[in-house]
Amino acid sequence: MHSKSVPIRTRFAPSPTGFLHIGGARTALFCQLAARATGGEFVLRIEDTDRERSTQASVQAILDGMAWLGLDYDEGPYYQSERRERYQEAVGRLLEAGLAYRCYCSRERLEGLREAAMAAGEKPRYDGYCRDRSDRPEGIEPVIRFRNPLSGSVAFEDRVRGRIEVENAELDDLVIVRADGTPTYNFAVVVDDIDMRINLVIRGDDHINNTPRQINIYRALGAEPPEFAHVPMILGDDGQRLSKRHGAVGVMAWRELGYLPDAMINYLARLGWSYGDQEVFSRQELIDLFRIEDVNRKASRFDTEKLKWLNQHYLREGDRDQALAELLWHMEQAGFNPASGPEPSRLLGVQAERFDTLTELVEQSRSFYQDFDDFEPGAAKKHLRPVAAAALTGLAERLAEVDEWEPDALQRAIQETADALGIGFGKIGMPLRVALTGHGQSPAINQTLWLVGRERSLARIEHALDWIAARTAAGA
RNA sequence: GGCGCCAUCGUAUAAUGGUGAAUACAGUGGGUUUUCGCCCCACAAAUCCGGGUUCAAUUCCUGGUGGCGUCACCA
Repeated sequence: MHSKSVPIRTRFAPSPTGFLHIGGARTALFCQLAARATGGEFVLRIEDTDRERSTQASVQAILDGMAWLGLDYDEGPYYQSERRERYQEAVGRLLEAGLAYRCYCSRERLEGLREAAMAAGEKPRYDGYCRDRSDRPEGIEPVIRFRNPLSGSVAFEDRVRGRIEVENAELDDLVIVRADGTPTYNFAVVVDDIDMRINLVIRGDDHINNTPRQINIYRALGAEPPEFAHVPMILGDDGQRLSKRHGAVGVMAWRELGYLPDAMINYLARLGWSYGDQEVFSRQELIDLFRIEDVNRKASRFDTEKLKWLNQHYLREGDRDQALAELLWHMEQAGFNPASGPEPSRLLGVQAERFDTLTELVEQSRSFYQDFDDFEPGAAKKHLRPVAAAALTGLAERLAEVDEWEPDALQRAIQETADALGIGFGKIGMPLRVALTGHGQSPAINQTLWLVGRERSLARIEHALDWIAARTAAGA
């Protein structure tokens, strides 16, 4: 157990321009774990200052994704769009103190500047044209820029990267308020994190380069910067940045693919973070063992194979209620009526070890809930042959007498039938399997019988016998 | 291009200034089995390259290479 004296307050601050991304989910998880480990709080804040791109649907998608994963927060969600006065107040202070200034440069001029710099092989940056300007041109809505220090450097101790230092000369005067009066990201985060008393900022390492300028803004605002921890990115299995091209990048897409929230959380936690060689962690263990400084510095690849393995583990040994709830959801998606077949918990008990995902499990359980019309050709040809007719007939008679339709009794019935006929278990098992499910793969045959149920089993055996008879008659 | 970050089996992670460099997933080969699967056993697989410090470097330093990130009135 790692105890930290100061409770940590973290925040997850997604911008609502899409669904909850896998990388974002992991960042949120790390934030939650870091906070909970110290008895601190995990805050959710929606960064919707860009009104052009933010949508309510995205906000909902992010909330849904977090809810599904069980990433509950202690405060929020706060919306930046509802905090305009706070930003205005802060800008006012900066303006008054001469730490920010209005810039009337046209986009054209800035564009020209950028091109010229690029052409000269230099870093494109604002040249400070309006930095010391005192007049106020009419008819132009100015943006407000932060007056970044010209000399010296900014350094900070990143909790996962170690010391990072950048020269102020590398930083230019960034825009903190747009012409329309809305704050830009780098300004809004700082104001928010100060107001929300965030003392550990955990975010993707694509923000490392923003940190020095944000620290300058903290100081300009007279606030002590928080601690920072930049976690590495999650790449696709090809080592490239995750994008739609990689298929499922949204968390909820993985639900549809049949994965469990706990498996996803475990996988994500273990991607970039480790505790010795341990692979499986309960939520509580995660909270107890997680330390942000144990997070790796290297970008990692998303490995579906390992997720599958964990998913099966949780399907079999994880939280029963969660697995059942997801199973029901998938059955509904697949159009099954749970009442028309075995109890879902029985299904799960028998099928969990046979599949990695719930989608496969459900798809392969169809015959327990719905009747089928045709046998899978290959399986029928191979196993529903005339020689199987005697076995099936004998079995039907024996099964009709079974008092309790449960695995052990069914197993005995099959064994006795095989013994009576003097044939091996295999000779009777496969024809029965095909008769019951229409194809050649299913749980252990007594379990299959159990799941299909008495009525259906007997009817299907009859049906198979008819099929064999027809085949024989056709001279096959 | 400037700046910044990163570098151990295919993947994710361990470990250590001295080891046979470990574990898991995936892979391969067997075994068990009434199908698939589960399970069991075994095998294969890595310290990016160069220089330095050192008795000893995968580990510390430095150069290179490669990868990634970032250079907006996006976040």
